[in-house]
Amino acid sequence: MTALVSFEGFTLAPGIPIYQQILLFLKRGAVSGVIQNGDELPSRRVLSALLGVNPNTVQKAYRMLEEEGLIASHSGAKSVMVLDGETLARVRAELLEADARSAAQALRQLGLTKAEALALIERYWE
Amino acid sequence: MTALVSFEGFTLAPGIPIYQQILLFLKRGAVSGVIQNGDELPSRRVLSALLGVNPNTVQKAYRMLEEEGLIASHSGAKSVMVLDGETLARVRAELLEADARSAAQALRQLGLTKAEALALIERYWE
DNA sequence: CTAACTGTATTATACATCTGATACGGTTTG
DNA sequence: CAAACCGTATCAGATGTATAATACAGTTAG
Repeated sequence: MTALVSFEGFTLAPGIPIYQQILLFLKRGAVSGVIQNGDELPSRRVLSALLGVNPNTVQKAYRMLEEEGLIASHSGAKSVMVLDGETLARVRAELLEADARSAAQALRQLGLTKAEALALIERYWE
Repeated sequence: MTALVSFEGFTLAPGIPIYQQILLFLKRGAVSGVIQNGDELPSRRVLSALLGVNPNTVQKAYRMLEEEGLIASHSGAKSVMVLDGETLARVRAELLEADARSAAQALRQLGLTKAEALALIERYWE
């Protein structure tokens, strides 16, 4: 209950905007249930120090999440995840479709058969 | 034999650098066999007009491919794909690993089981 | 041969991303 | 209460991406 959102296992990938990586990490955590409604987020300053990025970059990610309704911020207090059923269903559908579609398209364009693609995903699962 | 590389089916995705999309399209075409050794590429000007982007953007993609050894350019004449066995194997491994790994990671982070992930890929295959 | 096309290069501009430094007022905590 | 932390905001600068307008020399085709 009201746990602190952990960024353990988060690693920065080169070439992709950092604020987008933070967005994706939090959305995927919410969809998987690792992050729950009411969980507190690390402050902008703390997270930026943890990730080694600028506070403004974290602020941009948090701000966009707030505009999507996944975060509630009150000036002076820590921000909190807001995850009602409707929002969760929307984000889940958004992420599932995007990830599955892009994966299928990439592997098909490489000339793989469906069976070969499934076998490859299975091999890289762990 | 020495066919012209076709960009039919190529659509610009927002948020990803255009020169990277051109790189990926040509690499995937080469790996799948749709593009073959010796095939002529559309000129920088023609392709930029076809895609509705700036010639410099196409030039950047072609230049990077030449640095990787996948394209041969001779000032004044059309550029040509250079796809020996070794290069193809390298690019194939590079793309397969990147695509499969990122897909597996994304779907697993969403809390899906391996079976659910495979079923999802299958659903979005066509 | 000549015109049209090709690769290559340069300069300027615009926008998004990221960083760095700083500041202000609100909230929490000892 | 007071110090420490918080969210928020602003300004400047660096870099990467993309556009726009040219220019020049080499190759190709009629």
